[in-house]
Amino acid sequence: MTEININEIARRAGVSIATVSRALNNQGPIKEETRRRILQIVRELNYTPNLIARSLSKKKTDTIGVILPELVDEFFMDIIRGIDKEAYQTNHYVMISSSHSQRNIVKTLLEFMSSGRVDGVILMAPKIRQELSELLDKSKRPVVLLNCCNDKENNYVCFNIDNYKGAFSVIEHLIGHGYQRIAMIRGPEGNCDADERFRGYQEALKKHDISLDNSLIVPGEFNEKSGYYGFLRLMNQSPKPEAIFTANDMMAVGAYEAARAGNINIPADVAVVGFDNIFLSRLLSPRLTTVHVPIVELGVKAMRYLIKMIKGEVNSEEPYCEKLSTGLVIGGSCGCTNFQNPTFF
Amino acid sequence: MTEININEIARRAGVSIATVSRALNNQGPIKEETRRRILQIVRELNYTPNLIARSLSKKKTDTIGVILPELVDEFFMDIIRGIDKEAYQTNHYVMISSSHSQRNIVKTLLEFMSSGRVDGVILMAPKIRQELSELLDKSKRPVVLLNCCNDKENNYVCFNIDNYKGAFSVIEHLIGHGYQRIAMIRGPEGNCDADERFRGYQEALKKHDISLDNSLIVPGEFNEKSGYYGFLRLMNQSPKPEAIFTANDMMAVGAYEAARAGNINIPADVAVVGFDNIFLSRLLSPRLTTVHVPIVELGVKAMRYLIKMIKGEVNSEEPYCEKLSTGLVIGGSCGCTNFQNPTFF
DNA sequence: GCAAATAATGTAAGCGTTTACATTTTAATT
DNA sequence: AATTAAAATGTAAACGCTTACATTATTTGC
Repeated sequence: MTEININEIARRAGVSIATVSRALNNQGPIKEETRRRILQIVRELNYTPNLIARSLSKKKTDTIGVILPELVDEFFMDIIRGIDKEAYQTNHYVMISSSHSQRNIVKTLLEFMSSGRVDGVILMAPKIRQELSELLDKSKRPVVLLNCCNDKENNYVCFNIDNYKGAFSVIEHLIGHGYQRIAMIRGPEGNCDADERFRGYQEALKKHDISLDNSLIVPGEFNEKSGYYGFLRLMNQSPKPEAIFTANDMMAVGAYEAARAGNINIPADVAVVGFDNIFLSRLLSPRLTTVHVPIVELGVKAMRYLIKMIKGEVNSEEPYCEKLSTGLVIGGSCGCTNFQNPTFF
Repeated sequence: MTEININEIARRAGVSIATVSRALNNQGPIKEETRRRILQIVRELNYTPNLIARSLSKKKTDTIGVILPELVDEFFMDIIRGIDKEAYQTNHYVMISSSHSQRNIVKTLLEFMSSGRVDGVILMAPKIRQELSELLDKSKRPVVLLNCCNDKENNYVCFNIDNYKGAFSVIEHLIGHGYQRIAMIRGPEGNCDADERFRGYQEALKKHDISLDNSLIVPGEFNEKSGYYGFLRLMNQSPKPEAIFTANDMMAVGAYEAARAGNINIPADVAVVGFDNIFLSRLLSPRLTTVHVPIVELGVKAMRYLIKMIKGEVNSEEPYCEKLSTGLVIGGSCGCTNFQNPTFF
């Protein structure tokens, strides 16, 4: 059985392919009766227009490419969910890819961009900085950047989490508790999320006239292990910190483990706060005080804006930057007592 | 600046487009010198062939569609990661979509299938049963099913987790501990994973001559809440169960919460085991004994087989079913004492 | 009942490739 | 040097749609 196409439909309906196309796309003048007859045949034969051919003809694929550094964690799943959500509502397809080794991001991106397979790209590439501008500048299709606090970020379209303010506010919260010796376990140097969170930490202390103490700042890698060892290191020095800000929740988890192992009580002996509001942060005991980041929303907004760019509703050449605001999630780990427990209780 | 295409390259190189095509695809006879000259121009102009046009011509998109019920959790992220991994290595694109409300899966699937946008589909649809066969039978492109223990599953190509054996073995492990009153908090009725896990539970008990006690079987929904209330319900009856098998780890988390709230000690008062080996299961205290399911591998294998189908290396019409085997992960929640702690310690 | 306006349909080019086949160029053989 | 085989290149159709423009059918106003 040979694949059925628009010619076949036209033949059977006794009309030209132009008329079939009009019936299918429901646009252009067409007699109601003809339309019905054609659609009837379409239904009978279970025909679907070939979208590749349509794309070629229209020079529009209704597909957007998504390039993420990794495909792991709730975090990236949430981004994808946001994008998919918006895509679904606007009838778009989503092509997804991890950039695997960072080198290949270049190749992947360029292919995506130039091959005509997608109308636009949502790109998250926390590490590539120099190459990025180069790629972006020669790109023919619109690109929306995610969480890219590049020096030149203002030259592009970019949606960020407001890491700075989030960190600032959670530190202020700690200060509100009366803590003075507030430590931080940092994220990876050069990672922009990490840098911004650190900056928020610094500025909050500065604002409240607490001088920065380098012994209270230890490096980390955004994973449990760093949290574990960072916590140990901080708690083994004296004077000990009164509170610890881990640059993400995963490190807070490690800190909890270390605390449990060392019989250290959170928050009695030391307060701990995180960042990200990952699912399991609310399962820790005591529930972790952390900063909620609207990841799904980030995906939605990026997608929404990209579509506008594609449609020409906004000027793709014009830089646009939006920082989505975070929210403080109060648990017991900071010393608060009447925090909200998980919702289903 | 007008988009540059193969004609332009041909013009500049002073050859025909056929020759350019040959140079680009590196196939067919072509003089080395000509090839180099053409590729040089290609590089200079930063030209990439239009893949849509290529797809139309070749009737092959090198894209596969992935339809998942939801885009949430490590679970689905892991599937996607597996698929992406394999796709990357075989130079394929991945188009992803959640089926959102179950109704729409039909539409989405059909579009994907018939529109020529993808060469094949990986589909996970735990609920649709009747409609499925219908869709699959009329589908023109190969489909690989994921975790679909349809009655008629043997008529299709399908990759599963071996839920039955996994459940069977974890129950046997509990029996090995000497427990006799082993309860289960089930997953949703009709969900095939849930059904199979339940079957494993039943059969393991039967094998060891432990009669089924309906008061020890409570329904659940694969979420924390069910685990919480299921646990309460089981522990409030008498005689209490000695061990509880929650059909997934999420419910075990709920059970832990309930235990903590009710001051019930795991495993002293009651043993708990789960299923899935989700990330946070190893963070519970005591670490949860659970069943590891090779999700990433599931994605990889499904993808690998689908590609074979597309290439015609295997007969797509021929049913093929593979069950990936699970592994027991021993924590302290079952009563074991010398289990392995998280790796980074 | 006729011209003009409008609606419905058809024709054919174009989207950017690949590829079977035809033609021309080059190399090999005698 | 002529003949033949092989290699390189070119031509044009095909892939399945959309759409500008041309044509034909229908309606409208008088």
